Formats: sequence, C-alpha cells, structure tokens
Amino acid sequence: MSKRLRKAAGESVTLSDALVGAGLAPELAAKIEAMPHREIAVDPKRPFREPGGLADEVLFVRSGILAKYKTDGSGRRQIIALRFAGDGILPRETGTDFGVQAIVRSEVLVGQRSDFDKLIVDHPELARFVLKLTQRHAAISYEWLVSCGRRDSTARVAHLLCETAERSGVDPSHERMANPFTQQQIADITGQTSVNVNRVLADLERQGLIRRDGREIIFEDWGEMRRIAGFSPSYLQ
Amino acid sequence: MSKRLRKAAGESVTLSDALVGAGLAPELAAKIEAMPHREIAVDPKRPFREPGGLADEVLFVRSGILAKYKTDGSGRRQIIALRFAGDGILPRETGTDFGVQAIVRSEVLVGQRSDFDKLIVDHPELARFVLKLTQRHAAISYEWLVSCGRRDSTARVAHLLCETAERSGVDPSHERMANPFTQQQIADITGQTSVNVNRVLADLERQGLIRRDGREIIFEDWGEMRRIAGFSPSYLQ
DNA sequence: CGGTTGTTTGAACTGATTCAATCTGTGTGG
DNA sequence: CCACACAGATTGAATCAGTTCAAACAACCG
Repeated sequence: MSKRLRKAAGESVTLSDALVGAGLAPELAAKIEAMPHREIAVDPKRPFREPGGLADEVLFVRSGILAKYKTDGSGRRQIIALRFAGDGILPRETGTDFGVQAIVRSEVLVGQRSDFDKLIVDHPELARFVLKLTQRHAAISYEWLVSCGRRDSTARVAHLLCETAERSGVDPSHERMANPFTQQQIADITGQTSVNVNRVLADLERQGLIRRDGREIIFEDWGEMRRIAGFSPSYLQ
Repeated sequence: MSKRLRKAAGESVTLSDALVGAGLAPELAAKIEAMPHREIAVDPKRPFREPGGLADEVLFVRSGILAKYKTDGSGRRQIIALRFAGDGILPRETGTDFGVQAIVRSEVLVGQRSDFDKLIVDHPELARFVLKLTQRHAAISYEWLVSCGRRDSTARVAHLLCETAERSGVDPSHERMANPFTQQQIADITGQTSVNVNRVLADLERQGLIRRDGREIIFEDWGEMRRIAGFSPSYLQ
C-alpha cells in the first residue's frame, strides 16, 4: 500500500499516473484523460467553487491538494475533506453543499458531469473504481469524525499530520514533509482555533516529536507520534 | 423529498418498499431482495459486528436503525454513521475498521459480497443507485463533521434531533418523535459526555423548544429548533 | 518601504468534563 | 406483590482544555 501511495504523491506529472497510482487500470485512466475537459491551475488564495455550485462538473486533482469546506450557521468554517493528486470530486444532482478551495497551488481537471456519467455507464470497471475511491474517502471521513469527537486537541493535530504524511506519500521516518497547511487551515480541519493549533504545534516540538523548519515538518519520533495520535493507517486502505 | 422520506420510515414492511422509498426502481429493488441472503433481527444490547469484520457481507436495513462506530486509542467510543431503513452497509476489501450496532431492534438483510458484486456488474443502474446512496451518506458525514468541529454542544444535539426527525420521516411540526437514542448514544454521536447531553436536553426543554415524554420528543418550536441547530435539510437531498 | 498574511504569546474567561451521588423505571425471581 | 438488580437519567461541585481578545512579531512581496 505504501508503494501505491508513494506513486500518488505530488510529483506525478500526468493525471493518469496519479489515477493508476490510486489503483486504476492504465487503459481506464486513459479514458478519463481522454474525456473532454479543461485544465485549471487553482490558486490557494480564494475559493475555487462556492458552496451550492458544482452540480455539473467533475473534478480530478492532477497535482496539489484541494479542500472541501462548509460553513456553519454562524460563519465558522470547517474543512470536511481533502483531495490529493488522483482523487476526484463528484457532483451531486442537487448541487454540492460544500465549497472547494486549494490548500496549495493545484492543477485540476474539470470535466462535464454528462461526459463522466457516460464513461461510468460504458465502463463498469470504472464505476467500481469510483465507488472504491468514494468508500476510501468515507473511511477517512469516519476517522476525522473520531478525531473531532473523541480526541483531544494534541491528538487531533498529530493525527492530521500523520495522515497527511501517509496520503502525500512521504516516508515519515526518513524524509521531511513540506507541511502544506497554515495553522488556520489545521484549525479548520481539526475544529479548533488557530491560536490553540499554534500552542499544540509548539508543544509537539517541545516534546521532541517533531521539528519545524519554516513550514516544513520533520518527524523526530514517528512511533511516538503515531501513538499519541492514535494513528493506524489501515483505514487509508 | 419529504414524501420520499416518509416512505422510507420505520413502518415499511418489506425491504423493497424501503429501497424504492430511497429512490430505487422497483424492479431493481426486487433484484436485491432476490439475492441469496439471511434475515436477522438485531438486538440493540450487544454489538452486531465487531470492528475488523464485515469484509464479505453486505447489509441492508429493512427496519430499525443501525450505527457504525469506532473506538479511539483510549477506548472512547464514537458513532460515525447511522443507517435507517433502506440504507445499506457495504464492505471494503480490506475489511471494515468500524463496528456495527443496533440503536433499536432492527431487521437486517445479510447478503454475500460476491452475490452483490455480481448484481452491481449486471445492472449499471444499480451501481448508480449505490453510488448515489454512498454520496448521500458522505454528505451526512460532512454535516456531522461540521457539527463536531464547529457547533456548540446545544447545536450539536439539536441538529441530531432535527436530522433524525427528517431521516425517520416524522413531520416535526405535527407528530411526536419516538426518540430512538439513549443519552449515552447521543453523546457518542455528538462527541460529548452523557452528563452534558442530559443538561443540554434539559435546557432545550426549559427553553420551550422541545417537550419530553419518556423517551419521546415533541418539537414545540420547530422553526427555532432548526435555527439554533443550524439545520437545513438540503444535504439530505 | 508599506501592506498583507501568518505566527507567537499572555491573560481572562467559559463550556464541557470528571467524579460521585442520587433518583427513576423496568424487569426478574421468590 | 414485594425485594432486588440493573440500566438509564439527573444533579452538584471541582477542575480543566480550549476559546476569546488583544497585541506583538516575522516573513514575504510588489
């Protein structure tokens, strides 16, 4: 599995690579890339799609990281899912109730829903792949729910860092990870304030679990990190 | 939509009814029921499936409510999803990392993964239905994440009550709802302690938003209830 | 250089937890 | 029909994790 993820990392040049890395047969990945589409470079500064839009588009992430977000009644923002290279964002008939924003500058393939639907119908294998991806994302949502509901703030942040290392294909015991998030974004993912995230990160560093070099993170004690995070990567498949 | 949900409510006698209520064409619903399967009555007292199991089975809920749950490192329990009549629980190849428990006594159809897979391949329409159901469940997960991450304890409980009313097809402004949850279960869903859930419920009652009659709940002011919960049912589709 | 975005720190506050005790309803066996 | 057990609900008091508000600092960029 780690091999699979390694391939799905940020360096892949083509979407096909990323999709194949995510477990899709090469000939089917080619079908997706052959679908009529636009390529868009998405800037992290401003929202890419507002909540309520995105009823007719399919997105595939070629490189970078996208975030789905929602806003509660009083305007507090919550990031509800991340999409790495090879991941897709499917529309719902009723329109999506979430918005989409880039975490880092990303390249995104934007296709028509109708074209994609046709593809799905013509290629049952592709339908199965999409279902499997969706189930993987569900498993990640579940893990996030456990984080938000039951873990303390330290464990939540640690868990996010562990998951991000795995999903972006970094080998945490040897490589440093280019942490893609601002502290505000970590707060929006883990349901806290950026002030507290700051304190938690400082704590983790003080305890010798991580070292920080600008935005980069070096895991000094991966085993202990996993332990306090309660992180076991099996849910990532 | 409320009509659709009304049909999916607890009273439906057959699984077909529930599935059709959830939007499946009758002839395809029949296919699912024709699949080789066992019928099991699940008791709420003890877990139905432990985490780690459920790699080869498909579940469909005929009546009642099932909960998927996970446990964090230190043994604290989090309910991550609910499945009402007409909902299904699909396996993952790697086995599921969640357990399954009934909230109320439920009737469940248990089929073989292989049979179900065959069904999916043979009927693209069914594949589409399953994908759509899965997306609906994802949308619910997202809303739960917003709850756990950004809403205060009152809003979290209120939101759960609103969602439960909708999903179980109760018309909140006229009918009373047979609240299926113990306070501990509400705590396990909303990421709190049962002690606090108790205080929140007492608060809601004191404010005149709900009235309680044993386990039953009467919504005294549905509009205000929705408001403090930040509940807008569009995500349920 | 000034403007902007992100990080860091302190002090006061508060919502929710924890622990512990009590109360209530229901079912069971004598 | 009562005694007992058990699960769930309720309440209080002490504590604490995380928020809020405010201010300062650092890094980057045109």
